[in-house]
Amino acid sequence: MEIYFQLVTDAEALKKACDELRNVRTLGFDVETTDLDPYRGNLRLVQLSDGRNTKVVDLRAFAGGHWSVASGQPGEISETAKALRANADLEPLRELLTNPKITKIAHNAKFDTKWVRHHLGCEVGGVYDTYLASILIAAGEGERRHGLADVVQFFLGRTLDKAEQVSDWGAAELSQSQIEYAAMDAAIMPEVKAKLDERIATDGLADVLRIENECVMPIAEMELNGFYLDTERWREQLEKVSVIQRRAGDELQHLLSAGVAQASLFGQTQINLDSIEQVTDALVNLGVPVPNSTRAWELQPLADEYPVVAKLLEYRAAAKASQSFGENILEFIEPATGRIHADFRQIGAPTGRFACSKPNLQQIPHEAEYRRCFMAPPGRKLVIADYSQIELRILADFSGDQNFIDAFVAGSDFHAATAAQVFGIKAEDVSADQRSFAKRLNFGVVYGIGASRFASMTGLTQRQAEETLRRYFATYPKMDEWLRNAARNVLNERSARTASGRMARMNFDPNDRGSVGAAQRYAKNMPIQGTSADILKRALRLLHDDIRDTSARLVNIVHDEIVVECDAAEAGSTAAKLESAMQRAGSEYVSKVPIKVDIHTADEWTK
DNA sequence: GTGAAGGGCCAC
DNA sequence: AAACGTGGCCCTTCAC
Repeated sequence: MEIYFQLVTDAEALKKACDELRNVRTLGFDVETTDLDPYRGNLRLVQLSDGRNTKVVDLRAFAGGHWSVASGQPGEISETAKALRANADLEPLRELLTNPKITKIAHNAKFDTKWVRHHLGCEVGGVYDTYLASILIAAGEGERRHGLADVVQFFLGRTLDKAEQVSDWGAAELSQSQIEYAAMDAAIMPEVKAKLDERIATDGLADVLRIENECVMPIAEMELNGFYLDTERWREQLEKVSVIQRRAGDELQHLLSAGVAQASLFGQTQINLDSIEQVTDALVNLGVPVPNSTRAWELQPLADEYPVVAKLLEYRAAAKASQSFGENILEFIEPATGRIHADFRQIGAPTGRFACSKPNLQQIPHEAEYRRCFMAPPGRKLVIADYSQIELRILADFSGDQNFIDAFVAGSDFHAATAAQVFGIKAEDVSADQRSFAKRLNFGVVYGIGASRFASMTGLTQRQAEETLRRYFATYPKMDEWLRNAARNVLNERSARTASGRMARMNFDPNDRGSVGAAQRYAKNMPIQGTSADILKRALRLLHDDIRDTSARLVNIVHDEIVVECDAAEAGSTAAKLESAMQRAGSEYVSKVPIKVDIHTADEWTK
């Protein structure tokens, strides 16, 4: 495919090039960089294309000689980025990129927008992400990949050569082949978008795609912002846990060695305490009736009778803490900022939930000892907000069950209110057990819990569990009906949807009861979990628009929680903006039940 | 050495 | 004994 492209290396040509593209509504957009990390490398090329006319801007020519190859320098902004941000000659380019009326089509736009935000100093307005669109269309089905070459192959039937992607983008002179490759990646985007849009329309995914596209910039900024972690505090906590792990490990070693073969008593054979096989063997030799697995919930009942089991559980907890939440997390602190810049995958699950890695900031233990290490730097505050029982409110809204809705309106203690309804008593007469049953049912019901699982988690007999479930669903008949409908409809439709239209396709074998059951539980859960994700993403965009030009910065999200850092003096106004954004987003999808946002301001990421 | 699978466990 | 949904990370084990 022949394309026309122009390499832009001076201010005059840039102004002219941007003028040519200014009246176009959609532009293919791509960047080439010397690194994957915007804090470590340089932004070399920005490519914009209307499909026929492609401009390749060489930013090395605009850096005023500040093209440092050094990376990882302390200090947030590299000399090269500083020079580019300060260069007024780049204003026409920034205007094009910022203009929300001109849609920028990029593949995995989070990457490109991060580089533009950090190195050119502006946000990208009007994002269309072909990567996210492709994932929405696939809807979790199959093993399809979503790289640009894969998407081009699948939707256009053409082969895209990505060989130059990993070439040297820092070189003084770029090769013709590199520039052609760069131009092609931008030039092809309008065509890819056109094909994707056809499927988006027929699959009814336009609304959810808009939510996703509008969420890209907030997430890009969040990753650039990073979350501040107090290294000293983290190390102190790690030291405490390590001491416990060592002591428990020594004691466990001693207890277990009583069960190994005679020879090892003299041979000082060490049991690998992290080896399930070795530990299980030793426990069996000690006469412990080891269940099929050695998971904590299986071993717990044996802990009273067998001190070695109690010690194993103690060791496991400390090992998990020091291994998963230890020194390794400190290695993710970026030297340039002193902060943790985790990787958030915007559609991490087919339900629409985010996934987070390197490190996963969504699985930091809830205990204050860990959370309090994540904090606001001096002069700053954290504003922490989460949706209260958002999934249950969504279920109440979807089903329209009046009793369930009333429980939300009734009082401050939702679980006590449901217990009162289920057991037909006054709220003040609800026993601790009854409240506990109601609470566990409230949580379990959105996952499609069954009687046997409920029995085992509560200690009720199978019969009692069945009776309690029956009472629960009799109290909330329309909720029962909604869940049954979800389970029935999936058999024909083989997909489920959220309030925004987000879709999850399902493959199951109708002759395999296990796979049908799994699909039916998923069909109950996905619309609820996924609508919660829709709402959070919508809130992130509203928040993004409301805190622009303030000191507030998004620093973390955990499914139904948003953490914002801001100047101490702006904590009050930031909290108001955050709460309002979350409320409005919730109200867009939930109307029959009030949306409740719990919000507070603190120095540390704690309750 | 590397990578996948399995078991286990952290979050919501 | 996991038929309660979604993830990621750590360790061991085992194959290549």
